[in-house]
Parts: sequence; structure tokens; C-alpha cells
Amino acid sequence: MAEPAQRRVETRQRILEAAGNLFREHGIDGVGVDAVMKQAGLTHGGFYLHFPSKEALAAEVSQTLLERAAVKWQDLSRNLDRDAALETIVTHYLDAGRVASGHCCPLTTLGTDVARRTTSRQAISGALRGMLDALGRCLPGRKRQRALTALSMMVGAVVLARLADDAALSAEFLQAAADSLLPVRASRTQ
Amino acid sequence: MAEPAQRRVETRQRILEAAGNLFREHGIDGVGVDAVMKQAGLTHGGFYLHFPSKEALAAEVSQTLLERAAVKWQDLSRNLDRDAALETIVTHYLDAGRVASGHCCPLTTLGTDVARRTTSRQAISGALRGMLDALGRCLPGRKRQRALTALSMMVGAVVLARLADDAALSAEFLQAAADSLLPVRASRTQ
DNA sequence: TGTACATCAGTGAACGCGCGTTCACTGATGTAC
DNA sequence: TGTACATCAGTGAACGCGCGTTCACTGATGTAC
Repeated sequence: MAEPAQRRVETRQRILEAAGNLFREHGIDGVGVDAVMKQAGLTHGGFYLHFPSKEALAAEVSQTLLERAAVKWQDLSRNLDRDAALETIVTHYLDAGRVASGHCCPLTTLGTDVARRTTSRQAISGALRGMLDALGRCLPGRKRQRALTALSMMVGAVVLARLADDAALSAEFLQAAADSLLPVRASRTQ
Repeated sequence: MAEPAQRRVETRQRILEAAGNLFREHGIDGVGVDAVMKQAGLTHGGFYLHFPSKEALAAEVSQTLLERAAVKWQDLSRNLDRDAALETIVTHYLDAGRVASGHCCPLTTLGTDVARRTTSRQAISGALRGMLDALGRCLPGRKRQRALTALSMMVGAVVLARLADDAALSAEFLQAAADSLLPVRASRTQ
């Protein structure tokens, strides 16, 4: 069966997925429309049946990825107890494999790209607020302050881990951030 | 007098300076050779008298800016007492005006750009180590661990402050990081 | 059930703009005599 | 001191490639009769 409308939605989704991976790995300016379409198993001409421009795709990709992360954190922080939620969020975020492969948080890979484009700045702030809320729910004490510094530390650690050419230094950044954010676990993690 | 060799060096320096500012503000891919040369008060044709390619310029710019920061931190950490050095480094790094104007640390504005280019990754790691050493010298206790998390937090706070479209949220990130890193001052800073 | 037609996602050649790079030329400065 | 020449940083027109975008066409699927 697979009625045409359904098929169309699936194709669009494949393009978004392909772009999400490629943009995070090589940057928005580092990937052409043809590469995205090839990755999605199509040819470049069909792109404009699904998106009005590359810029629009970039905006939707970063927005979608960020919202997905924010929603996931919100769910975790509501459905697990504090410590378990925090540990899940932090260890997943700082996972060395994901960082190395580029499948990591769009804040760290597209942050500067997106900061320079006007498009969807507002949606990004919304996602940021969602992430901060979720983190605050998992943290004791001065929640707002601690959520702000925790998010900063996670983002910075991933940015720096990707920047260091040396795997050992990369790992140090990720490990130090994890130990600092999950003090109880610090002793047995390593 | 101003012998020609001297003049040549100065011109080259002007180009580097112009590129440093423009690249940090708009990204490497967001600025053309012609824009850099115009900012330096020249026309684009002369660029290749000073640099073999735009890519080479980008590598030298990021390397120079990072080394400059690393050296400055090293000097501060050696010539001031601990608390004063730390306060100078942190408040300067997290200065809201500099962040907003784009004259901030190249780690936060060129980080992802540079992470994707092979050029000069090694020099960058060198600068990172220098910054970590300097920070460690200003911090008590487990110096290495604290230097890693402090640098991560500063970098992340600036990245997030630039990403947030809302000035209040921006300021929150910078303030929270400063308060966390300079606990003694926290009460009187605000 | 079979044939003719309509729809539309996808194809791939072509277009055109932006930008990195090249090159013949200019004009200011320094040197030789 | 003045004139002729050499040097070379800088100019700006031109080139060509990459890439975003367009468009005439294809071919598979669904509908009418």
C-alpha cells in the first residue's frame, strides 16, 4: 500500500536525519545539498520538493535536534529519581564514543554555526530553557545556578574534547566533567 | 624612513588582525578574502603577497590567537598571587561586553570551525595545555581536575551565552560561571 | 480484468553567482651615477 | 642636486570551480471507464 503522502513524509524524514549527521560532523557550510541527498539515497534535484532552501533545512535540523534533546532530558528528570536521571543525562552527554563519532549534542557541533545565523535563535533559547529546567530538577541546592554551570561545563567539555588532537587529553576533559558533576560516582567510575 | 621590509611586516600584521576579528565574528567560511583585505585597508589582489592561501591564514589566525591567550594566562599566573590571577583570567574571559562583541576567546568562536580542519590541531592542543597549566597554578586542591572543569565551564558558558538570543539568559550563564569559579567574590560581585 | 490517462516523487543536465586565486600592470620608493 | 632605472607592495580585471537552485523530463503508482 504505502500511500504516496506517507512515502513523502518518510523521505523528508530521511533527508532530515542525513543532514543531522552530516552537519554535525562537517558543519553546515562543509556539506552540500548533493551530499545530504546522496546520504539519504536520492539525487540532489529532488531536494526542493521537501525544503525551500538549504538554509531552511539547516534551521529545521538544529531546531529538531535540540528539541529532541530537551524533551528527552525533561522525560528523564520526571520519570527517574534525581540521581539516576542526572547520571543518565551526564554519562550519555559525555560519552567518549559519541563525542568522537560526531553524534553528539548539536550545541557543541553546530553552536557557533547557528549563533551566526538569525534563523531559529528563538527556538534554540526555548530548548536551552528546557534543558536547564530538566537539569535543575535533578540537582540539589541552588538549582538554577547549578543547572547553568552544569550545562556550561558539559558543553565546554565536549567542545574541548573535540578540539584536542590527542585522545588522552580529550578523555581527560570528559572524565573531569563527569567526576565533577557526579561526585558520588567519582571514586568508582575510574 | 620606514624601510620596505618593516612596512611589509606591518601590513601582514594588519591582515592577521583584521582576519582575527572578522573570523571570530562571522566564522571562517563566513568571511571572504576580499572582506579581510578591505578591513585591513587594502584590495584583495595583494593578499597572496602575504599568505599562500585563505586556509593558511585561517590556521595562522587561530594558532596566534590561542597562543596569545595561553601566554597571557601563564604570565598572570606567575606574576600575580593565586586569587588575583584567577579573578583576572575569569572575569576577563567571561566579560559580557567582549562576548557580545565577538572579541572573545577563539576557542568559543572558532572551536568547531577549527576542529573540522586538519591544520594546526597540534598547535591548538599545545595552547590548551598552556591554559590548563596556568589555571592549575591558580587553583587549590586537585589542580588538574579543577583546571579541566574550570576551562570547560568557561568555554561552555561563553558558547551558550552567544547562542542564547535573550540577553538576560546570556548574562545568567556568564554570571553563574563566574560565581562558581570565584566563590569568595560571589557575594560582592553582583 | 484490461487499457488509457493523470499525478507527482524523483532525475540529472544546466544555470549563475560567489569567492578563492591569478596575473599584467601601476606607482611609489630607493639606488646609481 | 638631478635624472634614469630597478624594485616591489599593491591594484583591479579576469578566470574557473563549487555549489545552491531551477527545470524539462521520466517512470512508477493510482484512478476512470
